Amino acid sequence: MGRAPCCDKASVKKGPWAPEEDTMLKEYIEKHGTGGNWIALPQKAGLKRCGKSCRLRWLNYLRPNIKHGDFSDEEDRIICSLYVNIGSRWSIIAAQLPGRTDNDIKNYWNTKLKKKLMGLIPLSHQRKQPSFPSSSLQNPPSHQLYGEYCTYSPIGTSSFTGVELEPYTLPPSNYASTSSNPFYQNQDSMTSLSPMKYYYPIKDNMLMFGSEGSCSSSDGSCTQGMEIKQEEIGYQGYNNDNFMLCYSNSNDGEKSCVGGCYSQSLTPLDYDLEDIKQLISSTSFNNVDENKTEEKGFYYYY
DNA sequence: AAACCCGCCAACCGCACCGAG
DNA sequence: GCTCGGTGCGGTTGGCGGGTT
Repeated sequence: MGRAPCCDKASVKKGPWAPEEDTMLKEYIEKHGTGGNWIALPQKAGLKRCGKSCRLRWLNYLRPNIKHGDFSDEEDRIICSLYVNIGSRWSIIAAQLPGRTDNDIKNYWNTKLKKKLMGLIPLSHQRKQPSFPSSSLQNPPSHQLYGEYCTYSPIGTSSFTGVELEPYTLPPSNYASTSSNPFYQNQDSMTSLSPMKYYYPIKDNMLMFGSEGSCSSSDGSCTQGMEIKQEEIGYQGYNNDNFMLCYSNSNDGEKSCVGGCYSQSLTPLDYDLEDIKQLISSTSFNNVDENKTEEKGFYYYY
């Protein structure tokens, strides 16, 4: 037996909100607050709306200090950084961006930012030495744990069915104790990395990262293993302990990867936001010519 | 000018979580 | 410990408007 609906769908209005409805809702909440009961609110406010609909309207549109419109480069970086770390936890990401709603960010990601990032993927799949962000790193590029360079295979043009990542190597023994990089805060997860190659299978046009069916978290959010569509290959994704974001340098097309550890004992939210910003801002993330990168992405994928 | 296409975004839907009883 | 109702969240849908053919 399914759940009872939250409201009588036959008697509530659906679709776009009229200005009068907005006014009624806003005035009621400003006067009485939500009362902690959204289900009862529409009746009290004289609205023929579902309580959930009222809540959504308030949170996403009527609430004070809501920011709409263009996202700044800084906001882009924060979104990308957090997405790399925690996936599509939009409410958490929104919490880091004052005035932005989860719905806004989700829409922005799905319609614009994802495509922008897709455009960062290089035309060539030649292996190159990576260019490493330096400001937030205290180790040279030879330190393979932090950033691996990745190899791609053109999709659908050969029998190759996976993406090869370079083997992880253990960090220098003195590294963790001296690093301020948030990605290195959990030493245990680093040293447990096995020095082996990872071949991620392509299945149903999806690259599979982590063990298949590794969705073991209680909320089903699957943050430690994710599927990545081929067209989103710029995200090299997670294995069980690591994630990797690859991008190309907008100036010379050189590819770089940013990666790190992701452990159960250290949630992404433990990362200092400033550190995350610093990491992303040290990449060539910004200053992307969207028109050019779109073109590149198109050429590469089709 | 009309038809069609496509991107954007507000809103909906269903599921999971959580707390009260 | 279980049930139930309310809430929050993420995925998806569908209407609208602008651009293109």
